[in-house]
Amino acid sequence: MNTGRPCSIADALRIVGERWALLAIREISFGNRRFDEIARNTGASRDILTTRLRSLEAAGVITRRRYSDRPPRFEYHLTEAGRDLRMILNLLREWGDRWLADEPPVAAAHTCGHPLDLVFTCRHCGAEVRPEDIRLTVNSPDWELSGPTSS
Amino acid sequence: MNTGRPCSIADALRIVGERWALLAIREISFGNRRFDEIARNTGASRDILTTRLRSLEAAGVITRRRYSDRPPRFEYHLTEAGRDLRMILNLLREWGDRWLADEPPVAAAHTCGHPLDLVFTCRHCGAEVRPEDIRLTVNSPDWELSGPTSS
DNA sequence: GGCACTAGGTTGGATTTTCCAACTTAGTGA
DNA sequence: TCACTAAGTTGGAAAATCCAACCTAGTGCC
Repeated sequence: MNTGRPCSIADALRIVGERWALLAIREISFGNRRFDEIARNTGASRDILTTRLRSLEAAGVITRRRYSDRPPRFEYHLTEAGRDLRMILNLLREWGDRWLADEPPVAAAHTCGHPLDLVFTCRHCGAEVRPEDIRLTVNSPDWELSGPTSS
Repeated sequence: MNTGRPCSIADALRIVGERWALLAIREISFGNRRFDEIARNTGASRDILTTRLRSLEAAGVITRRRYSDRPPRFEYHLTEAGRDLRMILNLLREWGDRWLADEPPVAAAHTCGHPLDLVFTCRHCGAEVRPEDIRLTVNSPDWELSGPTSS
């Protein structure tokens, strides 16, 4: 059995690299924190949703909070790690809007009033960052690369 | 059967919302364009990889190009839509580095020389964009929302 | 008290996917 | 002829998914 190259992308995908996991996170970030809401709005079947929520909780991406003791009722919240996934969801939406949708089902706008159009910039030099401006330096020796090590 | 809310995130995930699909895209973006390289470096089993590559091709994310006629040999390339996914992969790496890795297996740096630290800015107003600065406007009527419609 | 209803799951069973190793096909190079 | 490569394909077992129905503990209504 081959495990692939050591890579944080692969590690991240082991946790959130699945449809229902990310859609559950989307719902929670929308403020729909309860099991039934998440199930209804994602379309995930309830048993699968249970296992996803449990594994996201185990991974530290969400927490399960009791908001009523009698009867016992729970809601799910994003942890800091979970909140840190929201931009990825926004990028997925931008990508879907750009390449898939006939007409985007949801319009996203910046609070400045303009339609959302994200640019990536370097925190240090302030310049726009494009994928080809990113250089990867490998710490482990077993990387196989055909081209220049950018991303 | 419930299909969940109409959403470009869900639409995008139908195409790339799976571990092996995104890891294959990662490899191709690294310049490893051949079947055996992709299989080896992702760890995907060859049959699954075949179905993923076919469906990514059908979705217009990659193309399959013959680079040798005799014997027949192929390589995979990213389309523009595929290249447009690379930032998502970089964000996944940042997320994994931040929340998962004891020590990131790969260091990413901007060509300016500093370690990669991405900021999202609005193309129009130039300000930094945080998830809570994004307002969603729903076109379809069947959205269920508990909180303010941000993302 | 009896009934309907809610939230947050579980359960059973059929169907799909995945995983893995072995095999195939068409060709090259020694 | 023999070994080897690239790009898959195949078979069979194991795991995951999907779906509807069920369960449990409680509330509100009459």
